[in-house]
Amino acid sequence: MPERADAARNRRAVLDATERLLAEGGGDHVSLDRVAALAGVGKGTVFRRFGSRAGLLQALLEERSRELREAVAEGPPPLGPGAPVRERLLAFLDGLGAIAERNAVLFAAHEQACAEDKYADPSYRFWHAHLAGLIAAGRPDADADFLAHALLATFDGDLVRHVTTPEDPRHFTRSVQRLALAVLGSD
Amino acid sequence: MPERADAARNRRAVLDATERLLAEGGGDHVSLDRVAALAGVGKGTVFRRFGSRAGLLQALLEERSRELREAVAEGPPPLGPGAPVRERLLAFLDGLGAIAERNAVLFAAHEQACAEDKYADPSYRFWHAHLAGLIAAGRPDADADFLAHALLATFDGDLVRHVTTPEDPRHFTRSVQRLALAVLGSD
DNA sequence: GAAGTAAGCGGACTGTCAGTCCGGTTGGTC
DNA sequence: GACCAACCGGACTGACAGTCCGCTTACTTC
Repeated sequence: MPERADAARNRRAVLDATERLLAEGGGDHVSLDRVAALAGVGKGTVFRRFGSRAGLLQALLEERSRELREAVAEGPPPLGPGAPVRERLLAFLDGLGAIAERNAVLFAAHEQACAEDKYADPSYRFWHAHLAGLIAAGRPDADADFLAHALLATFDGDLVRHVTTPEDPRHFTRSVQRLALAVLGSD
Repeated sequence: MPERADAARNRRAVLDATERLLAEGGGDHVSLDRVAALAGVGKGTVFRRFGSRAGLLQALLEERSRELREAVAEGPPPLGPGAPVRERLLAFLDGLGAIAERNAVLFAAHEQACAEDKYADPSYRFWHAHLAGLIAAGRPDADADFLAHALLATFDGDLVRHVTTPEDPRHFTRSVQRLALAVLGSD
């Protein structure tokens, strides 16, 4: 059974309102009262739809990264399967880095809201599994699981914001790519 | 003018109470109401002394890491000045890793409370400056500033908890050390 | 197009928290 | 022992996440 028309409309309105609040005032400016008011819906609607504050941010994040996820899973190389490990890793970090740079505030708010459940988050698990797979393929002797966590830890929203400037908006991505190459080793 | 006797007593009681609450119930179990109640003081006392929730956790963290900070700044090698970069880096990560492994819950709670001010925190700035200095000395061509942030990002309390098991309590530290060596390069 | 119904809706309500404030108390000093 | 500045406690505020339930409405069926 498809979503009812008013439900779909409200879903969109809530996501848009969240986005606007994030843009205009930082992560803790986004209270669910405010989101509901700006979206023109009741608070109950926000919770029925998204479950919690974390769920709302997660949904927004999922929307921003769906394209990358699909490209990684079944798109053409170098993002998708088939390219050499090194190219695929760089392409992936380029994609995820771009999302992080454009959505650093959202990343930060999401981390804050998820707290310790971060490692259970389906998006996180997907990125981690992909990274760990690439690292394991490139360096079978390494602790791919930990290294994947370490690389993802650099995507901390506050760190991204801290190193990103208007003059050099891709600085973060390039830095992470260099780090990843170092991890993979030069052989 | 030294601290008044009752003030010093209360300060100790509050820190101890915070520690006990952290141990028994995770980071969000530690509300300042509870801390005050368990310490047997009023809530106002906690705030006058520590300023905020973040300040309280910061003070506890500072207490746990003072020894390492002093050893790094002016102790004997390999922690203190004088040892070769590589040894000094490994010794430092060994020390900080040990603290993180023993205080993962505190680390996580502190990060949560600091939120975006994390990079202004004096402890963080000290560790970062030290790491960046070592990396710059070992690899003048690298982006030491970013790499230091990246290494410190792995000290995320939840990540430490996630990879630390009773069977292998130093797993985290060894992993970070290997990562640091990779960053420094094998030349 | 009318009637039935389940899904959806809103916003008042609850419990909890960080942080403030101020009248009363007490440790240190002379 | 008397004075006072520093300190104390806990009631108070404002804001928040999350719940609940009586009302409304979009779709279905005939």
